Amino acid sequence: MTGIPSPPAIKAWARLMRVSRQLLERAEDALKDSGLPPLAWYDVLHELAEAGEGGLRPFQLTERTLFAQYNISRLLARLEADGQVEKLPVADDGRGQTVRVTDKGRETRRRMWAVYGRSIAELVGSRLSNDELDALSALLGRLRDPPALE
Amino acid sequence: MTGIPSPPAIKAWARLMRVSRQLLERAEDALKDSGLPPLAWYDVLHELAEAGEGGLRPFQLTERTLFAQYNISRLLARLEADGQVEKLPVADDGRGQTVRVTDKGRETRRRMWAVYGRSIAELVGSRLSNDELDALSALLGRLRDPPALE
DNA sequence: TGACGATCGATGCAAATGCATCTATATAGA
DNA sequence: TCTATATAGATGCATTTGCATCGATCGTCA
Repeated sequence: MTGIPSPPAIKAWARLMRVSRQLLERAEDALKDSGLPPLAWYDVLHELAEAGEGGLRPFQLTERTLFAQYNISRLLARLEADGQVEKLPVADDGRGQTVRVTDKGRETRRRMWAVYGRSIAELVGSRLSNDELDALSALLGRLRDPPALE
Repeated sequence: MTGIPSPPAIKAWARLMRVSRQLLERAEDALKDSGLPPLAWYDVLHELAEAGEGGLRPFQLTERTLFAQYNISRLLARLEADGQVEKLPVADDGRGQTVRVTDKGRETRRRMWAVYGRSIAELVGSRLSNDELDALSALLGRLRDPPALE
């Protein structure tokens, strides 16, 4: 019987939505002001950089980034057109392809991080102590699906 | 010297962005599955309902909802076309207008809340205690601009 | 092997968003 | 009062998102 949310639940929800939107917008603005691509590019380049030489399949990016499949498809097309990633056929699955970040893509990610990291530091790092940040992470982790263990 | 974010800051940021996106998507999906309009409609109808008979000026909605000005302009056009709100000329400012929710709009909001509220209850209310929800709200409040006092 | 449902990724079309700019009115200052 | 600047809200155009669906390949099971 969780039909009607409690006042604390409503308040937490409202703040979560509002604060996350506001911070996201600021981080995007900072990138724009520096003439850099949007955060979505960073997310993909980051995942691909972590994946290393092996690269990732588009459907793996879909899982990891929470972008819709058609969104990843088009985002990759844009990234490829811009030389940030390359697509390789994959041997054992004729439907698929492997996406790998290029040197240019790595460089883009590096330059984005210089700005994005600063935003994170300013927007959250400077406002809460490390203990508070950990507490926040833990609470948010419990809202995930599936919930984080920790 | 807040140039480089600390690991706890990065983790909190990542969770905040990821969790909020995931929860938002679920709430949107629930509305869609019930054949109801998107959350943006709810946000506007909610603000207008709270404002009462006096209604609100579009620029006030822009401030309260965090939607961009052009977005509010078009959202109101859609809402008006659908009979959810009405626009009235405002006496002392020839540029502006006052927007008021209609009965139909109030009814739409009510039906949306039945679904939206249930999502909130399930997605956050059932996962954290009230004390934890309050703690979460307080931490998020400190990330706002300007930070919440409490 | 052959048929069939599932999965991978792309895409046509409609709707929404972002950006720049426009018109109209209001306000401040010479 | 006349002019310059600021503010309210709308809109043309390009980009992005959402939705449905498609073509192609894979895996399974008879």
